[in-house]
Amino acid sequence: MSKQLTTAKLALPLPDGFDFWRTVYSHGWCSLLPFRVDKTLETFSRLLRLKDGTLVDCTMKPFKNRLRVEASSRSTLTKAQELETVALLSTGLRLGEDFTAFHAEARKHTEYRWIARAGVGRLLRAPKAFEDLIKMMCTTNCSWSLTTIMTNNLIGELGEELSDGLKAFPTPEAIAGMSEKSMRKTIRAGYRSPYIIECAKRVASGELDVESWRTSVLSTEDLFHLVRNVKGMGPYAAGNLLRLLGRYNHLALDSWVRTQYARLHYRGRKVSDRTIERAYEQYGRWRGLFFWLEMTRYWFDKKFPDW
DNA sequence: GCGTCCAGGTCTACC
DNA sequence: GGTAGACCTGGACGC
Repeated sequence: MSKQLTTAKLALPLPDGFDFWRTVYSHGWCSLLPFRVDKTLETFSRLLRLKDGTLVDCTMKPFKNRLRVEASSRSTLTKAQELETVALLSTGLRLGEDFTAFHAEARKHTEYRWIARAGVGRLLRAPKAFEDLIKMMCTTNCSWSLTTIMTNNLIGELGEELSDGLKAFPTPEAIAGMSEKSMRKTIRAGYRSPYIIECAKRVASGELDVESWRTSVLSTEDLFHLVRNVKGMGPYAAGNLLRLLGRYNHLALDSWVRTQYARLHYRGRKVSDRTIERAYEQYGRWRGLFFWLEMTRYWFDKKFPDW
C-alpha cells in the first residue's frame, strides 16, 4: 500500500452463526476485482467508492464475533465516511439479512441439514447493485476467464485509482461515456457492448434506479420482469441477479449448473430444464438458494473439509 | 504459428 | 409461443 494513504481501524459486529469465509467463497464474485482474496494473509479486500467520491480500500479479517477492517484512504475518514464504509461492507456480506427462516426450512430436509449446520446461505455481492448488474452481463455466453478479462478491463480502463494501480469499479457515468467501438476493442465485451453502455446510460440518467431493487417491495416475478427489461439480461442473468437481490425463487439455469445437476442426480445424463424445475418446486421461495448451495457444495467440501 | 471449430446466453426475425 | 440464426470471444485441437 502506498505511503500517502492513511489507515483507520474499524470493526463490524457479526451475527450469530455467521461464517465469513463461506460467505466470501459463496460464488465467483470474490475472485473478480475490485474484490481480492489474499490466501497467505487470510484477508479479503475490497476497494469502495463512497457517495462523495472518496475511495477507501478495506482489508477484512474475522476475529471471534467481529470483523476487523483496515480502511485506507487518501485522507482521514470522517465519522460519516466510516459509517458509510461499514454500511457498504455490511451490505456486500449480507450481514443485515435474516436467514433464520431459511435454516429452519433446511433442517426439515435431511439432504439440506448441512446447510443449517454450516450456517451458509449468504451470497457475496457488490456494494452497489449496478456493479452486480454489469458483472452479471459479463458472465453471459462466455467462459469465466472471459468474464474476468472484461471485468479487469472495465476497471483498468474506467475505474478511478486510489494508489498503485488499485482501482474502483467504474461509475455508471464513466461506462456511459465510453463509445461502443472502444468497449468492443479495449474491454473485449463483444456484442454485449451496446447492452452495457445502454444500461449505464439509463442508470446515469436516473431513468433506471437499480439500487432500489435491493429494497423493492415488488413481487419477485414483477422484479424479475423489471430486470429482464434491461437489454442483455436474459433468464439466466436475471435469475442470478435476483439471488443477489435477496430473491431466491429462480434456479437461474446455465450450462454449468445443468451439467452439475445431471452429474449429481442422473449420472451425467442430460436432463430437461422442466425436470430440474420440478425437483425444486417443493422448496418454495428458497428453491433457488437450495439449488445453488447443493450444486456448489463440493467447493465448500474442498475448502472446509472439517464440515 | 495458424486456421478451424466449439461452447457459452441473449436478441431478433420469422413462422 | 416456439425456433433458428447471428452475435463475439477464448480456448482446444489439428496441422
